[in-house]
Amino acid sequence: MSRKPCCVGEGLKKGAWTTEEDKKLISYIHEHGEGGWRDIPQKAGLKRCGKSCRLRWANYLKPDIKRGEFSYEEEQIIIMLHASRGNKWSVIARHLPKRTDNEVKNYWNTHLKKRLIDQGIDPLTHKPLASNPNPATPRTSEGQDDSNPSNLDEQSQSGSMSPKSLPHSSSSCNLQTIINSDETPRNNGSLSSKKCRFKKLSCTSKLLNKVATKASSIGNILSASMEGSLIRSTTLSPCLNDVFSETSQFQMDEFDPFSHSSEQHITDHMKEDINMDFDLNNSEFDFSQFIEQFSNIEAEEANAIGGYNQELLLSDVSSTSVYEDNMMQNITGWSNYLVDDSDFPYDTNQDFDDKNFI
DNA sequence: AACAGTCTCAACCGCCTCGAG
DNA sequence: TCTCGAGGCGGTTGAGACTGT
Repeated sequence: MSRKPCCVGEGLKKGAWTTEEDKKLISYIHEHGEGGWRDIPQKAGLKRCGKSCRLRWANYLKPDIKRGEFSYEEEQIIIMLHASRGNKWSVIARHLPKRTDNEVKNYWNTHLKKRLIDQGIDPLTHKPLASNPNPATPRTSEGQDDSNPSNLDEQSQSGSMSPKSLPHSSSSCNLQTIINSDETPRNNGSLSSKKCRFKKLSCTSKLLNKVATKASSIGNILSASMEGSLIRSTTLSPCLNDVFSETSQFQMDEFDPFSHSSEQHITDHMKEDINMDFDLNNSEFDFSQFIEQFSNIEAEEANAIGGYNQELLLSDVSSTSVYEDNMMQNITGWSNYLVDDSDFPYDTNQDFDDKNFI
């Protein structure tokens, strides 16, 4: 049983929009607002189908759409979120102010996907390709590949920290439980569901505290080690993301600093919990600041909870050298370390509840 | 200058979800 | 509970721009 197309034949125009058509659509929407797309073409005097009008408006004409080059931080966010969510372009776009899902999708397909492949990373799994002909090389802060053939030669010599030497991970914790909580119905407004949601948020925050703290610490060390930073490496992000963004994605999805709609939600449930002081109306949002705060504040809270000793971790990590050349192995190991079951303060086999936390 | 191959991205297509009746 | 339509979403297409020969 197939649905009838929303617009069939009827002399409707297709293809590129003309300036005149754009003007008509903008003028109509300014006057009458969005919505009722089916009727808009007729009322606005356009020979287009409503769906086409909606897409044209949403992806191109809307006044608060940012176009052009993606910043490095935006790229990192796309890669991070794609690693954990896959091709959920609308979800990814929600974390990029003024970017549309279509633009994010296009940018991924035309730029980021190719770059990851060039770096020997599977853009689907965000893991090193099986036949990795070109070991991942981090992009420099200037946005250019910093390929250095000599690194390849050194790679075999620099493996001072193989994954085996890293803290062993049993990695059986079911992070998917948290992740899937994001998949709850949108109209989740009942009292009980709100209570449930709050509990999940609280638990997620605590979990995130832990992971963010570790990620932050590791990032600092890697920064010193490779003259970069945690988020300045496209080779680092995908792997580390397997853990970091999985655990943070629920909170990222719930806490959208760029969405007015989520502002109320933050006020109600999350401000005390994560204590992030973002300017929700700031159109020139600083992604670096976002990520930095995201890690640092969570780290502070983790310490406040008392279930985790950052200094101990730092001493552990500092005692081990991290080389750029064997980074893939290192990061894989650290990723495992991040979800080491033995360090988790709750029973992952049970439903999330505060009582499961130490 | 002309042509072919490649890249980019706006736009389209078809399916899915959700709310209204 | 079912049907229907609007809107949302992800995959795909193709026209135009760009690049190499």
